[in-house]
Amino acid sequence: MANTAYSNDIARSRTSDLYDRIRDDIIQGGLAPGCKLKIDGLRERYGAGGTPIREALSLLTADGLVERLDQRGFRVAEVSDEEFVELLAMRCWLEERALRQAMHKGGKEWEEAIVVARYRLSRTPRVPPDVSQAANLDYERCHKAFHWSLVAACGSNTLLRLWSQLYNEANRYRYIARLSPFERPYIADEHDRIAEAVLAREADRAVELIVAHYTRTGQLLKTTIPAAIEPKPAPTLPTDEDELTSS
Amino acid sequence: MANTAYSNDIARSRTSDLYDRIRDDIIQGGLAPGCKLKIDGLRERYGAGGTPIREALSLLTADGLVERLDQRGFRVAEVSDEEFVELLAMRCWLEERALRQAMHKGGKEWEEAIVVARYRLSRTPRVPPDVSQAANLDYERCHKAFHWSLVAACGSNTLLRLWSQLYNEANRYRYIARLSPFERPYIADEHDRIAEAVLAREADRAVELIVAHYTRTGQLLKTTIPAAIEPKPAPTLPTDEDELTSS
DNA sequence: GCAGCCAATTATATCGATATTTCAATGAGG
DNA sequence: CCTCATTGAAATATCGATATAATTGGCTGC
Repeated sequence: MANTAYSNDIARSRTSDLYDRIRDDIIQGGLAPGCKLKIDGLRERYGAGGTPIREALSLLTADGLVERLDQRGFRVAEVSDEEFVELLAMRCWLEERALRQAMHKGGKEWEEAIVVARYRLSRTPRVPPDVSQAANLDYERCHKAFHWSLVAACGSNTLLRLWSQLYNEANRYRYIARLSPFERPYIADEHDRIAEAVLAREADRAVELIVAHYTRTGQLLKTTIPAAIEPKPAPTLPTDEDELTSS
Repeated sequence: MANTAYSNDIARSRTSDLYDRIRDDIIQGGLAPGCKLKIDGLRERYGAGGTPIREALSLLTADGLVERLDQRGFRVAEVSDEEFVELLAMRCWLEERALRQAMHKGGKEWEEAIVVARYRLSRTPRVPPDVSQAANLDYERCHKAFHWSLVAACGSNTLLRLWSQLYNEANRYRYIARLSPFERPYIADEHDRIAEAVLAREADRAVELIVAHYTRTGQLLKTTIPAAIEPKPAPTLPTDEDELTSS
């Protein structure tokens, strides 16, 4: 699904381009949860025809970022406290299995891929999206690539597919909570220690570390999310300028 | 995702209609694995414009039934022995968790829903798709509803979503292998015993039974699939009438 | 005053036509 | 004889226009 990794192939279709842009806008909060996605509004916003926009939105339903209501258009998927908790639990569970299998089956190339991914991550500064969106996307790419590299050798494409799905969905919550880099200053160390445990094939420790890694982020989010998602009942502005209207 | 359950709401869009029809055609083998899905061909076949077809295909990528190649159109997703094995393993694993949680959290309504689903399943005859497609779809609906009812109370929508995804994908293999009802004559008994174990809250036994249930189908498939998917390297006809061509 | 219906408006969904890209066959050059 | 560029044909991707459905606001009748 979400083909985050590839980027520089020539001749990308409008649809794929829109898919990426809209996805990023949803994840980063440019399009708020629950927001109605009017086709005309999007056409103006992204400068494209209705067909590729619809197609991109259809693809995004697969990632759980967009909801499609028959004859009633599209809207940005809602977020909720409970869903995040579920997501987190599910991810920990999948991760454990994937990681153990990868450590069991992984060979030299796997190890080396981890080393590379970890190096790249360490060399890519973490930049808040409102400072530089491009730089932030760079970091995100490296971050996902690193975590992916750990489980890549698990031997089951099916498992990896689900893993990736949940990664993306959980990722969105990070942005919604607007976690700044300062709230996790030692995150690079955590990554390093995880990588070391994995490379040393210390399965129990690796699992423990990575679950703690996820959970710690989760704790931060749980305290931050309510503030970010509750304001909905009380509409901020009397004018409906928070929906994506065309004129 | 795959909204199998609903069917008789008024005012369905062309896209949703096509989604269902194409999905059924892929699952039931009317559109062979790997088959190129030319838009013009589909337009003629289903009598619809290109836009809703594209949209339906985009939605189907979420179910893993269709593959989208940028600038190169759509094709029916391939099937493989390995993928099926992965799928099966993954499903057993998810099922165990879902089932245990459901048995832990489920209340009276959950139990009663199982009883109803089981009754409906027992009253719906299993009909091969080539005898009556409609009757077969009825059975499929009941079958999924029954299995769904067992895990429905697991408390995690995320888990249920993944469960449903994998159910649909695995389902496809049943059709590919063309398992006839005769090869599993006692399947109704299996369902009954599973339901009983679940309702009696005997977790270990329930898990054992349902995993055996899945695995037994899997065994049958593994012996049948190779015959069904191998013929590809040797094209049956010199004319390319096996692809979906327009003229 | 309020429920329910109708018309005008808005937005969605769909079509047919066109621009772009890929694919396949052909021919020139090494 | 094989490799690589070229060109014509086929298919994809996209646009603008239109049909169709949902929604809003006002109006009538109780």
